[in-house]
Amino acid sequence: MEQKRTPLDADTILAATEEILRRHGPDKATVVDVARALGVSHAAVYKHFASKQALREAVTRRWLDHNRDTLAVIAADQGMPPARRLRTWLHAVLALKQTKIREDPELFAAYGNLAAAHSTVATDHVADLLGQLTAIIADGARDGGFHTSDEEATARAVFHATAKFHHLAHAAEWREPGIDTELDEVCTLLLEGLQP
Amino acid sequence: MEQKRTPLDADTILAATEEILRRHGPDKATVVDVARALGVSHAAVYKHFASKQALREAVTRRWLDHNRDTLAVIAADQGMPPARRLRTWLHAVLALKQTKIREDPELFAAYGNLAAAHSTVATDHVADLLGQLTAIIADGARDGGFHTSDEEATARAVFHATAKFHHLAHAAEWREPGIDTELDEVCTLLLEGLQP
DNA sequence: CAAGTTACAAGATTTGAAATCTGTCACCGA
DNA sequence: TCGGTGACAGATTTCAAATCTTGTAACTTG
Repeated sequence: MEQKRTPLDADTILAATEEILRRHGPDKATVVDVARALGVSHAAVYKHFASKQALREAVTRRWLDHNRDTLAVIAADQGMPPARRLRTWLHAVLALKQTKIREDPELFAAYGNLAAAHSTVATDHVADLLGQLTAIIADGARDGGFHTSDEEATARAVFHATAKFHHLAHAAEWREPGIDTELDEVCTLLLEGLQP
Repeated sequence: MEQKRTPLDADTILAATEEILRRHGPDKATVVDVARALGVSHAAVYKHFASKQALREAVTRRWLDHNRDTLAVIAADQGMPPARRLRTWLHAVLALKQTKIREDPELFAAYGNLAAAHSTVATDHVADLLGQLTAIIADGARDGGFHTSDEEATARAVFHATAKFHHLAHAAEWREPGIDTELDEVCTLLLEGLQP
């Protein structure tokens, strides 16, 4: 007779969802697909996630949280002067997304859909990044490397000025080979503007 | 009997195409629609324009050329110091697009489609704008208001740093009320970076 | 009662045939 | 020969019917 499989917890469902997303892409992946892969009825999935949207947000949040933690290490690295840290951090933001696009295009597309739908997963992530940027700028203001009257406003300005290198709308341009040089040029210009 | 209408020159066709685009939007507007509006067969339109794509490019080019000329006046205005001119010019670029989106959303969408398809109409326009930006920066470098070792590279950096305020991918964000303030903040940061 | 099931309504998506559109042709008239 | 025509093939779009998906509910079981 049927033996009970794994107890089916949220993490198991998330892993299966990632796999289905990778295989079918965000437009074709269904909750029924996920349930079938787990050998359960799709209603069982709804016991753990309120909606398909919630399931996708949970998958995306895992990746974004991982990114946030990776970047936080750079943002808090006191061994690097804030100017270099800012440059390194901005390059890392770009590099993380470039890697995901290359290695996991379907999952990245799912993230893009959420952002386009103004999901809080995306807006919260932006808030996280802005916080890290503010911390770097505050460090620079404290040690005299940067001049600024309002750290948050300056962080916002730097974030907006580098939109081309982190905003999803520009993802297609990140394939172009000159993109890193372009970011470098913008960084240099911005860092000169931040000098006291 | 049928009297000959207007001689049907390229400009007449372009005007009719604009009208059809405005009415139906870029996804539904057809060459047959344009011909019908002019009272001719659609083959007649193909005597003047090689393809539907060419027709749309011609319509869009008229608007972009008008924009270019408007902006050129600002870029060349020697009565304004380059720093203020740069800020004014960047605001004007944004304002022109905001106005078009508001007053002619379908025509703006047609422009967006061409840009997404990497039409030369779009890339040429970017080259025009970069040229104007380079001219402003060169003026500033000459009169000592700006410091730069490579005017073109600096112009590119400024252009990339303000992508959020002119790149079509961000058009949806231009409705937000804070957008002008955000551009101001970025301008201020960039102008400090350009100071000698 | 937590975790699962089957059954089902409402709505979205796919499908496939019919209609329309694009681009080209040979031809026409001034 | 320039500017126009109707007819045409192949690609694209449309639209209604069929199917699949989502989300809920009433029910089962350890």
